[in-house]
Parts: sequence; C-alpha cells; structure tokens
Amino acid sequence: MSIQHVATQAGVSIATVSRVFNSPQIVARDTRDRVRACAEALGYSPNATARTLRTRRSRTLGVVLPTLLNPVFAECLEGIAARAHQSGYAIVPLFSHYQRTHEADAIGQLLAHTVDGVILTVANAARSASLARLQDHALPYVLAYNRHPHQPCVSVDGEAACAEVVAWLADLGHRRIAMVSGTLNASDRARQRYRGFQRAADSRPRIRRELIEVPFMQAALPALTDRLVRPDRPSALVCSNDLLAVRCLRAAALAGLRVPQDLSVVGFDGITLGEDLSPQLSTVVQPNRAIGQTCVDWLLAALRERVAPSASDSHSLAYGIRAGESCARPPAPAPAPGPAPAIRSQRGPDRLGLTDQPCVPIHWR
Amino acid sequence: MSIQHVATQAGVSIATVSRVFNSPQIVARDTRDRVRACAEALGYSPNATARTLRTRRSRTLGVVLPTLLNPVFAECLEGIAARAHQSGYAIVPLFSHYQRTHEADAIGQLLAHTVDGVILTVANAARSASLARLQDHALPYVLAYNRHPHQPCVSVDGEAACAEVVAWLADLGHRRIAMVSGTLNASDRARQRYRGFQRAADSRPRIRRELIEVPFMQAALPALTDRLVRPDRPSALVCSNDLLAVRCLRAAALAGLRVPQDLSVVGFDGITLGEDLSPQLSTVVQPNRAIGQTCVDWLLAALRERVAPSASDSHSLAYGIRAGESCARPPAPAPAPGPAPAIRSQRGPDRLGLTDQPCVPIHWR
DNA sequence: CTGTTAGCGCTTTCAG
DNA sequence: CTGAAAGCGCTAACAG
Repeated sequence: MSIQHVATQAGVSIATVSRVFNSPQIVARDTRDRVRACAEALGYSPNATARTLRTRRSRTLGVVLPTLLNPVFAECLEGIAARAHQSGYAIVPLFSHYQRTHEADAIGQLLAHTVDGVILTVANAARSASLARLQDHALPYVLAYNRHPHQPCVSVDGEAACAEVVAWLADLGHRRIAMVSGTLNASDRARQRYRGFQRAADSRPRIRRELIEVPFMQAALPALTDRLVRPDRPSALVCSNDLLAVRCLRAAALAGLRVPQDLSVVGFDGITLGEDLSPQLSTVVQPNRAIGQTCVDWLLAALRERVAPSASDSHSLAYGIRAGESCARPPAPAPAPGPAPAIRSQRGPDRLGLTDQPCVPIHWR
Repeated sequence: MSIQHVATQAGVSIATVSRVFNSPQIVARDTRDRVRACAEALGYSPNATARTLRTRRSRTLGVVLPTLLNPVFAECLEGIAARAHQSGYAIVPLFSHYQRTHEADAIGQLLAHTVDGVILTVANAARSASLARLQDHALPYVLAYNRHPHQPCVSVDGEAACAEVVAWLADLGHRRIAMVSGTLNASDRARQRYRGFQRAADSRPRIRRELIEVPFMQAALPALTDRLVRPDRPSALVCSNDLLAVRCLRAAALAGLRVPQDLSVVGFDGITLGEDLSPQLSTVVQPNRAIGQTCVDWLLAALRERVAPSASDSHSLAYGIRAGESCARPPAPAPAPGPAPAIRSQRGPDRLGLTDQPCVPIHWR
C-alpha cells in the first residue's frame, strides 16, 4: 500500500497525494477530498521510513537512561513518551546501566538510526565522550538530571535540596547525620547531593557528619545494618535516592531501630511508592515526569528553530520536600531547650512503630 | 557520510562497500580490509533508514505496554530492551495506559514505522481490535502477560498461582479471605487471577470469600481502610498486584492493624522493592525480565524462520512464591487444633509491628 | 570477486 | 493548482 496506489486510484500523480498529506491547503478542495477518500478506503498511511530517507528527519528521538529498575527513570521515560507521542514523535530508548561503554554504544546506535535529537542522562556531564560525539555529529541533545554550566540540562538543584534537608534535620536536633550514597564516582548527581550535604553540615559547628558509601545495592543491607547496630550510629540518614532510603528503613528494622523514634531517614527522588510506606518516606520530591516532558518540549522547539539547545537556557525545576513520617527529633535531643530527654533503653528486636509524637513536617514547596 | 564516500575513498563501487558490511566473506581479503579501513577512518556506519527502505526490514521491534509506573512493566521492558539490543534490534515503546483507544493508536504508529514485529500486552486478548489489525497486516507479534489459547503468549499461570496462595492461607487457618483487585473489566489478567481465587476458595467449604474491587488507585486507600476497620473484616488479603498490596499494607497501618498478626497480605508480581519492606511482602513472583526476554527471542526466531509465532508454542513460565513476612496465622484461629486463641482487644491506632511469632513460610519454587 | 543498475516510498524543485 | 522527474542511501539481481 504505497502512495502510488492511492495516486492511480484517485487519478492524480503521486506528487499530489504527497501534497495532500503534507500541505493540504495548496491542493484544490475537491482533488484533496477525493485523494483523502481513496487513502482512507485503501487504508493508506505514509511510510515513515521513506519519508525519513527523503527529508532527513525521522520524527524520532533517542533516549539514553541508566535503567528502568529505578522508578525515577521509569517515571521520566513515561513523561518523555507521553509528550513525544503527543507531538507525533516516536522514541528509541536505550539503557546504559551506569556504564560508560554502554553509554557510548547507545550513542552509536542512535547515530545510525538518524534520530532527530537525543535526551540522555550521563555519568559525568563534565567530560563525556558521548556528548562530544553528539556535538561532532551536530545532533541536538538535552541532558536530564545532569547539571553542568556548559551543557543544556533539565534538572533539580540537588545540592540545595540536600542542604535544606540537613538544615531541617539539624533544627530538629540531630547532631550525627550520615549521608548514604551509591558510589560517588559513578554519578555526578550523587556527588552534587553529597556536596550539599557537606556544605550544610559544615556550616553548623555542632554537626558530626559521615558518609556511608554503598558500592553495590546488593551489599547495602548488611553494611547498613552493621553500621546501625553500633552505639555511635547516626541519628539521621540522608539518602541519595529513595531506593536506598527504603533499604535503610529495612536495615533499621533489622537493627531493631524504630523509625522515626530511634532513627530519622530522608530519601531523594519522591518515588510514588514511598507515600504508601509506613512510616511514609520523608523525601525530596523531583518532578520526574515534568523533567521528561520539559526535555522533549525543549528539544522539539530547538529542532523547529534549527538551533541546538543552549546551556544558558537550562531548566532548574522546583523540587518539593515531602514531610512524610520517617523523620522526627532524635532520641537524645541536645540539652539546650525543651523537655529533658528520656533515654530509651529497652528496645525489642524486630519492632517497628510509627511515631507517637506527631511528625514535624519539614517543608513543602 | 554515505556509502558513496567510502566507495570513492577506497576506489571501489558502492556495491562492494555494501557487501563488506553485509556479506564480508564474499569480498576479497584485501579489498575488504581496505574498505573497512576507509569506513573506519571516515567514521562511516550504514544508514539504517535507507537499509530499511530497501530491505523492508527495520531491525526494530514495537512494544506496547500499559504503563511504566508499574515496576512490573518497567522490569519487563528492561528485559526486552536488553535482549533486543544484544540481537541488534532497536525498540519503539508506546504506552496504552489500559485504554483501548491508545492501544489502537499505538498499533497504527507501529504499522507506519514498519517495525518487524510487536510485543504487546492488551486489555483483553480474547477480542482485541489491535491483534486483528496486526494479523491483517501480517505483522508478527507476541503477547506478554496475556494468556489465551488462540494467541501466542508469554506469561505465568496467574490462576494457578492465586489458587495456590488461597490454599496456603486456608491451611494457615484463614476463613475470611478477600481478593483486592483493580477493575476486573479492564484486564483479562485480573480476571484470571480472580478466577483462581474463586476456584480455590470455593473448593474449601469453610472459606468465606469476598471481592474488593478498587476502580482507581487514588480511591483505594480510603476504601480499603474503611473495609478494614469493620468488625467483619477479612483476615487475609490476596492482592492482584504488588502496588495494590503495598497500599493494603498502608491501609492496615491506618486502620490500626498489625501485619501479619492481625491481617495477612499477599501480593502478586514480585516487585523488587517488596523485599525491602517491613514486613517483607509475601507475593507471587513473576519473572518479569525473563518474560520480556522470551518475547524477544521468540519473535526474532519467528522472524528468522519467516513464520508468525504460533499460539501452540506459547510459553508458560514458572512463578515463585516469596514467603515474605506479611502472612501468618489469623488472629482467631479455627477452634480445631492448636492453642486457644487470645483475642487481641487493645490495639493502639497508628501502630505497626513485625510479627513476634516467626512467620510461617508459604512456599518457594 | 566486482561493477552496473534498478528501484524501496517518499518529498521537492521546476515547469506548465 | 498539478505533473514530471530527480534523488535520499542502500541492497540485490545480473553481468562480466
């Protein structure tokens, strides 16, 4: 079923049929109607491949994300897919699993597929072979989640968000606060969040900060549990992502600690499932869907105007902080103001409980 | 950078260059090496679009899934993407959000894109306009998660799994068991699971079964909580999926019920996050990744052999049952054997706790 | 073993 | 307003 069939059927040339589909207004009313009727009757729709070959525009966007196993990226991809579909674009997603080689691979594939543009999240926006390659080929792209002054990025200010979280925990009375993160080396986003954590902690003299780096998600549970059973354990955990935060919740349960009475836990990402947990996860909420949609909109606008997205137009979207129920005052508050602390001594193993004092909301945006 | 450039550079015809990339063995060793060197030097890689137009094979697979917001489909898509990539195929995913019209839409897009085959999950495999359309166009397809005797499906026997779950709950002493499901009308998988639930419950005379149908995920929490505070509440909940199960856990907490002491909850899907919950979610584990991979393998094999995947070759993959920690004997066991039941009367609101009696594992596969 | 040639289905000048 | 014709980059006969 090609344009030729429709043309002969309608008694016109293929050029006319083409016009009917691409610039209907320049075709005479009745020929247009006739062609449309024939196309409809034959069930014809223009072949996207031929069109791409001819116009050198595929109406296809490449997407490179770390993994769908983290709901953050799944939500983002949903947003991308929805908006792209609305705009008549298809997407070709590839996953890097946080590995540079896969990242490079993916770019190669997309280049061969003549996608019109690329949305991607890289390990390190500062120096990425992938980005250089895209530039070489003059293929427009937008970074999602990464932040870098010289790259076009759609993201949230994770550094500020983490600083804010630390400030609130400090105000609640926490003195020993640990950041729980995946390998800092593997992700510039994780480093950014850690930087915010450091900055805020160091700006307050009485805070003792600590970094708990868990290289592999599998090994996280025992590592965390070990840390939490020691007497010098932190009273609050700031996690670099929600998946890690949920694991911390589990580790706390295994260590016999109640959240939030014995331990406060804050996540980062705002995955939907966190709202259903008990205690509900306190977390920094990123607008994942909006990040995806913004990337698409920006990229398509750039395509329309034939200019590459410029770093100076980068979007920093607003984040929110969900108070949740996993944060409260520390078990032994600072002696300064407030009622005298009651030391909790008997703590049954394998016990979890919601706070009986109302949770102090941290902040909403 | 086209085949022409490489050809002139290497001093051969474009046909030879093409051969070097498609059937290297029929090209003389040294011409082959020379061509390869030139291609490499020029950074040439064959244009996929032109190749598709010519060969009518795009090395692209269409994928239509309900949504990525459910980790089940995210995991499945990961599996699909990984295997497709391994085999040199790209994927074009589209999401139906459980709506027939979107499903049809998606098929239209994929048809225009000349994908080589389609992997999809439909609302109702028994009569689906989408499947009919694919057949009309002789586009090979495989269904994921759906089960139907006359369709090529890769799935798990949800009916048997649910029946098994009910049997074990009954053996634990549960008499009032409810199935919690999304709209049965919207999904043949949900209906299948419910059928297993019914069958198993009805085969045991003393079981009182009940269906709690929650049309919208948003409305689920109050509906469930309301049901759980009533004195005639079920002692066990069999949920049609893990997301719903997690919400049940939340509803139980809000209703002041401890899981599993006061209420047992079983999920379906085996999402990874369930393992980190406290109590760890008891659930039927589906091999989501393997389902995706199997779909790809089957479809590509069919493509290779130029035959459409046949219903008679459908794959029924093994499921597992994760014992977890969210199931135990009911609070007031049947009077027959065992110790006399202690009625729990004072139950503080907003309290959660892990079981203090060890959880009875249900089963592992 | 290699080159020539005819399209795949479509868009886009250029004439009329 | 419409048609003829020239390709987009590549593959696959068919000759040699």
